[in-house]
Amino acid sequence: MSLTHALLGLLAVAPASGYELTREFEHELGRYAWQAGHTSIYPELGKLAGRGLVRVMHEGARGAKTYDITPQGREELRTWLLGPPGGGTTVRNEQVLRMFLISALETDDQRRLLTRIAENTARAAAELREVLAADAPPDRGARAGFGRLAGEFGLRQNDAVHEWATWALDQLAVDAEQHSAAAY
Amino acid sequence: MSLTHALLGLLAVAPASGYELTREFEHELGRYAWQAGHTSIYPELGKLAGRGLVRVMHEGARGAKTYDITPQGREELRTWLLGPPGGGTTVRNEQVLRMFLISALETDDQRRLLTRIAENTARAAAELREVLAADAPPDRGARAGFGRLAGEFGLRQNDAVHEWATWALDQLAVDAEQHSAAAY
DNA sequence: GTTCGACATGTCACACATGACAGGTAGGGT
DNA sequence: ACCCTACCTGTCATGTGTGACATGTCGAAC
Repeated sequence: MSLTHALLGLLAVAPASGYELTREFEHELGRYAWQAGHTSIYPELGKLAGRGLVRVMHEGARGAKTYDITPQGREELRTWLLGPPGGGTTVRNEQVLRMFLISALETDDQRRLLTRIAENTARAAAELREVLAADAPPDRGARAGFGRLAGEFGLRQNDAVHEWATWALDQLAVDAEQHSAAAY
Repeated sequence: MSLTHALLGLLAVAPASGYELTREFEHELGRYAWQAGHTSIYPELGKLAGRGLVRVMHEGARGAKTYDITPQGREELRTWLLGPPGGGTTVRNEQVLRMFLISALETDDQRRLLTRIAENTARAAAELREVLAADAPPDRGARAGFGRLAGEFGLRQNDAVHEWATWALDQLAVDAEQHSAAAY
């Protein structure tokens, strides 16, 4: 399961509590790569501890448990990351699905939806550019490096979708032209 | 559920059998947007028929049932596509997860994985460029328009990831330089 | 005439994810 | 003293997705 490796990956960078891990999934990680709520994270941490891939490093205030990756956990993570990408590579993205289904709409609706997508991606890209420009940012914990990698990915991702939407809008315009020309 | 709308979207473009729909998910649709196997598609078609969103248009050889979208189905699809993108927008992509976790690896492994990603995306992009260049392609059924939209998306997607991987490799090189400079 | 691959549909046990529910603590403001 | 917010962990019913299994047809090659 991928959640297993997502958690191992986060813990490999720095120890964290279940709560902190849950927060990580609310940012770029959950937005572009893999979603998870605390209701799957807590039980999964328990299972990982049972398998000896992580361990409870410290129990703090408010019942907080800080988890740490073990050498076996690191090994498992490395194997998975460097292993064959072949396997049952899960892909599931509702936004992208919407984009693919655009051709099922009438032309007006297509234009409307594509315009919205173009605007949203432009805004998201601008925001990311701002965050990234504030270089060596106010350090979102020990995961600053992680955040930068993710931010740069998100930026390119949004730019790519923006360009795609713009291209699709152009196509619509071209088609409309040809249509009215054919009316002669 | 998104599978519901994926099926409605496909049927909105042209009627198809469960088997044909299953095949659609093996191409760009399943690769970039939403995965599904026949074991979820067949039951879902049954449910959709029960809700009156699709209907069996024709029963052919080998027990094949051709499904067609109904007006209610079209309406449901439109509502979903144009509706608020807010809801529980599912995101789940194992490949992207791997990329986000790269910082959990040692430098050598990072370089190895990034290089592989750069190569893979370059190859995928080249293949797509070839397919798209053969314009008005040998018509993958009535879904040619669908395929083009998806192909252009895939192309930009792969280019974006390629650029990201290249950037990340550059960063690694820069870091290594600074490190050796600091050794003085 | 048989074998093989593509066509075509389906069930079921099991694993996984989500949302609703539940309970409790520490710190800061008023 | 009280309240509110953020912190922090957990369970459970319900819905969804996956892989293994099961079944049968049609056409083409051998």
